[in-house]
Amino acid sequence: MDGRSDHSNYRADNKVNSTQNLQSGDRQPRRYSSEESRRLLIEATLDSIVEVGFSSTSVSEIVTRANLSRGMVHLYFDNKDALLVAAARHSAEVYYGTLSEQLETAGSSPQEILETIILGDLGEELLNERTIKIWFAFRGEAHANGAIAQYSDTRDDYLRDLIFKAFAEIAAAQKMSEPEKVARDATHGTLALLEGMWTDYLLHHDSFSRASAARIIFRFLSALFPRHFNLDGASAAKNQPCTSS
Amino acid sequence: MDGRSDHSNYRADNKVNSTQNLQSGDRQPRRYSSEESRRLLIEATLDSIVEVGFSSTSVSEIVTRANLSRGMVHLYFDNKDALLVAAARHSAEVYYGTLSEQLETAGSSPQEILETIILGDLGEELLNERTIKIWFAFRGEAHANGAIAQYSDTRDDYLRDLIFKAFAEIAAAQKMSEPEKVARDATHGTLALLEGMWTDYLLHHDSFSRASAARIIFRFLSALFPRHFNLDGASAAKNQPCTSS
DNA sequence: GCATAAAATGAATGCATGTCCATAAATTTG
DNA sequence: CAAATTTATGGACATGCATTCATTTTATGC
Repeated sequence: MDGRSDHSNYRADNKVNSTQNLQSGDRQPRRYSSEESRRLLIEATLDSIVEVGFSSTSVSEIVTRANLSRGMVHLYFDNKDALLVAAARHSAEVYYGTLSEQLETAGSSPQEILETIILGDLGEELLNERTIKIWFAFRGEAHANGAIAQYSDTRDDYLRDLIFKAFAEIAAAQKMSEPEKVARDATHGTLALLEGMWTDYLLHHDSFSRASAARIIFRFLSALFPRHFNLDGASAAKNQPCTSS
Repeated sequence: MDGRSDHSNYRADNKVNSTQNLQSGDRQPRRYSSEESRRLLIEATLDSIVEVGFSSTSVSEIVTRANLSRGMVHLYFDNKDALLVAAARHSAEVYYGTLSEQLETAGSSPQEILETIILGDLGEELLNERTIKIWFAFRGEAHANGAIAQYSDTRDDYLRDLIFKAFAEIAAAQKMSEPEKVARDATHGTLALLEGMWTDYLLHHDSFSRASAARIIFRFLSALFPRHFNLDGASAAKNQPCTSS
């Protein structure tokens, strides 16, 4: 009838009928799961941001990468912007999820908590070529899109509080004057150092070294809290008891 | 003849004839200086990035803000991309120009140099709502545009070297073991702290305090070099002679 | 004050974009 | 197995985009 009857051709050429078994590896099989399509679109969005940049990430780019049709974006998201926000949100969730996992298997001393956060934040899983591009792409657009801004901060109140409590305990044990002020500054400074290392990774990717970044942070911390840190991290926690009691 | 004869209408309504004296303040007068038009386009580009974001910065946005016609962009720049690169370059030049000025009027002791850089980098002139949006917008696009990447780093080799030499002198005066290594780490750490404070300003603009940011950096530095820094900066340089001789 | 060059204009072009929607296939339900 | 529902498609549309260029205005040289 109309020129659209080649839908079925396309389907026959490129897709198979069942979710379970796919044959022609050319394209992905039909999915028939809205959750999976949503995830595919989000992943394709992030892929596009990584490979061609935020401003070249169009709906066409996204659906091509996801091997889906144009309409899908507006079937699962209100509009392109909502998809971008969902992608930002997804990235933030992955970041916190991964860090939380790592914290669960870590020790509970303040030094070990801090070491886990620092090494985790600088580790391959959270800081790599893909994630750094995504984070900075979103941050670059954050001020023009409030919803994205909400998810473009990796250092939220929960994490900040965790770090502060750890430093507060250490500062108290070290019997410093104004331990709370010291802990507050140490928290702010450590987060700034981590952010700075991320920026360094973005801008000087070739010369960046995770080991150096960690050593530098621990050097600053061991200068502030000599009895609790050394250049290799929170080794004081392992070698000697450090709580004041 | 053709519909274009209303050029003169537009001119008569909105412009005046002389470069020297403008009368109707409605629009800018004709300029007749290519340099000035270039600058206007660059400034308009930066304005647009600040106000509507990088991905909404179109040629139309730019020429409207500059009160120039569409064709001007391609008269003075090869294309839109070249204009964006020129804008990034301009921003970098302003950053270094301002910092260099401040360094010229500063003292020459290593502490004073470091204090000048730190306070300058965190000062209103270099770090404000406009500049932070511009820097992060460019950084967000940097990985998709090599030419922009070139100008999106505020911490280049010259500045890094200046900081390193200052720390090396301090470390030597303090007779530390491995003074060069310490100086290298202090340089990297200080730059990371500054970058982190910029990120903090971007993401938590409301709660950001320049004084706190500076105090935190000096707290870290005074822990590393207790004889040369205190919480207010490099006051050791003013109160007591600090060179080892 | 005329000729020439420089500066500036904005309509026109073609292409890419985000969104919509009529259609169709796959799956589930009754 | 038919009806209803869910999942998926891609052509069509209006809009906006970067870019081009014939034309006009202003400035400069002679």
